[in-house]
Amino acid sequence: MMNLNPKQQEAVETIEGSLLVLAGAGSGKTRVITHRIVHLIEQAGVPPWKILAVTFTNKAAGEMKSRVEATLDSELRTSSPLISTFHSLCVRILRRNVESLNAGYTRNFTIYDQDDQVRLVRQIMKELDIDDKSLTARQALGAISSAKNRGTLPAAYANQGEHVTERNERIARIFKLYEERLKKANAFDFDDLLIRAVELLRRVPEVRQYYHDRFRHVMIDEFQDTNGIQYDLAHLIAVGSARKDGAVNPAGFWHERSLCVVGDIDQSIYSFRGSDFNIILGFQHDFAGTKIIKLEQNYRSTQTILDAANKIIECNRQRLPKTLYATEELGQGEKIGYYQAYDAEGEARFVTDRIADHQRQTPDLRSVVLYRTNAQSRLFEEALRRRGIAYNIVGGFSFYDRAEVKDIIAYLKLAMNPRDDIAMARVINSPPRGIGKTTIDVLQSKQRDLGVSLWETVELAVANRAVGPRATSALEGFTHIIKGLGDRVVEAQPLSEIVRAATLDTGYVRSLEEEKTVEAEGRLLNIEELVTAAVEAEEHGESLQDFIDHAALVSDTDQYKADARVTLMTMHSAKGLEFPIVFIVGTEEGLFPHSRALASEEDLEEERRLCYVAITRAQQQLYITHAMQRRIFGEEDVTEPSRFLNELPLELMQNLSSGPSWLGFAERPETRHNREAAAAMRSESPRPVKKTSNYAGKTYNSVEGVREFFKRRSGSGAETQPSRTERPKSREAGADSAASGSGSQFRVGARVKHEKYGTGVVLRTEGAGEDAKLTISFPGYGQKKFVAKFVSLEKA
DNA sequence: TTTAGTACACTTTTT
DNA sequence: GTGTACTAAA
Repeated sequence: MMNLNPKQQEAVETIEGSLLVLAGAGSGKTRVITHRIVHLIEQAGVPPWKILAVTFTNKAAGEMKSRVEATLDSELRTSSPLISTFHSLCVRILRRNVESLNAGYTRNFTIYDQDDQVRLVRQIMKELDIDDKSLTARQALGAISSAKNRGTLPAAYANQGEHVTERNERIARIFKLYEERLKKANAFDFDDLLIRAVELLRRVPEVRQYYHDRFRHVMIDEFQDTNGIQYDLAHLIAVGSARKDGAVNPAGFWHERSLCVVGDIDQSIYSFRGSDFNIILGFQHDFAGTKIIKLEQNYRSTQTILDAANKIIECNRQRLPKTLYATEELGQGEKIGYYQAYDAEGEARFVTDRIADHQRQTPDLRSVVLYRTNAQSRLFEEALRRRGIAYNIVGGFSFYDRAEVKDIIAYLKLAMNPRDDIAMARVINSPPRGIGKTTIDVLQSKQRDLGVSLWETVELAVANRAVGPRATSALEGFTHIIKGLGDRVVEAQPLSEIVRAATLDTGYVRSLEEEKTVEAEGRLLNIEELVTAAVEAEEHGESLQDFIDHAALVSDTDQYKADARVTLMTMHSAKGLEFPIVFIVGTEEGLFPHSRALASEEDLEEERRLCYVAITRAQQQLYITHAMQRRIFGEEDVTEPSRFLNELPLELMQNLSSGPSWLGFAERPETRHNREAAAAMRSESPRPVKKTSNYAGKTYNSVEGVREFFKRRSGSGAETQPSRTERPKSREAGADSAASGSGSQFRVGARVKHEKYGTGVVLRTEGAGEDAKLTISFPGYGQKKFVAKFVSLEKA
């Protein structure tokens, strides 16, 4: 590890008082935090357990933990600093002390993840007879979550704002029941974990004092992403009082005590989740005498990449001026590769080709594909798989999201906490055991009358023979299974034993085995994997409770494998990571920036910050791509290039697109240069990177290319229509001039002028000669179709 | 009660 | 394109 620069050093050695480190991307932020922890322990003699470092993701926490462990002198490792996410910290606090809240929760509470929350809201909406398209469970949940984070109570919800709308009134009703149900189920949702922990620290002085006394040194990473409640929590621990009690700064307060927050406003990308970068802006006012250290020296990226990042972020108004400086030795670096694809498939093909290229050159160079939405991953996965390139995907469906895994976890949750209605509803009839819709309806209406948990309702129903004999015996069978699992828990059987029992005693595995389908096979494998995970957790000394908590709190980003050579993930997940090669894909208006962010300036700036985060992940080479058309919801849509492309200086980019492309390359003097450069790169391989590559020639010369060409000639349909990005194929096939019978000006990719619609780009040609059908995209008018002989077009 | 088949709604981003 | 929710038939 290289030495610390003076500013980093200062941050490491400031171990008393409040400290705000404004750390630009790649400025060695994690290094500063880890060194600071090690410094506290080794130089200042602080016992490790008095140190608390909070991060946002398990991934970041894990990374920090292992770095500290690696750096720390093993003799001093008598205890460990607590390095944890906000959520895990809260679970820890609550598991220890919920009962002193006297709010009816017990320490074996369950955590409802998003899926559980949606199920609960759906159930409530059904009960309240709220069933129309204008309010989905997800929307209601979103409204409830943000209300909870603002501290709004259900009773106050309908009255907020100017007037009571019907929608708000309905949400308020759902909200009220939702909170009641959670409490009855002895369950916390993600928001509750924070809210209740804060409430606990606020209301119970002994508990607050315990944590305040224990954690003399508190550090918070990614501080720009904290929300009000998280800040409250940190404040309660670090200061020992609630935030609104005013600034506490009695003399000597900071003796052997510190609060160090690290963040970067330009990387604030979670405001949709309630994070508020005004907190970081207000920090120095909340804590008089705060020392501020700015880290602007970037150790990660080339000058070109940093120039691009700086230029993009300068377009934002809401920020503090900051410029990243590259280190000398990394130099200017390669230009940013720009590629305009015809469609999303072409984009994926380009990226895959490039990756193959880089891998041939330098096998262990890591690359990452960054997209805005998880849905974009599919095409890249397919393209990579076709090419036989191994990849690691982060996000989307995580292991713990799989139905079978959740089912087994639900059995375990139920064994721990029979009041967990959602878990119960989930598994009461899976595998099918004869407890069908009718029975469940009866049970639920009974439950409503009784006002008890589903579990108790079932016990009563069985005792009173309230349902038919078949259903009764089925219900008895079910409760017997759960009780059996509960007994194992009480007997403190080994974790792996209990998990195994949850897969076997419940009949889950048997039922899957009987299915004898490919899907069932896959599910069985997942269940096996879950058991393996339990065995491992047991070896780490985890309890069943830990194991279940883990399943609820792991995030998708935790699947990130640092050594994977190719990684696919969202730009959000990429925060905090770095890669030699980065592809930013799908830079199209409506996708990135996302359509949901176009309405307000603030949201747009957040998208821009996301762009900044994405760019600054790159160490050596950055590629930015977009497609001219893309399927959205299965519908083909013509796209418009992202405004962010316009904000990048052209001189930093090189055009790798095959034909004329958007981005003003066509209009600017350097166009020819760029285009020639691109062409030269393909055929002559002037750059060393291309030398050993057969990508440009051979691949496109292949039989497939020729076949592709003939397919197009026969006009067999849109999906076989090669894009202009594929034109090298036809060119290599020596058939360029014959490619389109309707004349060269109507080739795909040609720019044409229409008297009414102005200048457009030919997207697609079908058929040949004067009967050819042309699909042309006109900015501002969208996609238009013409028959060649009926339209007058000029070459533009 | 279960299952198979079809309509449908859906996509930001995550602890 | 895809996963889920509802409906009709076994």
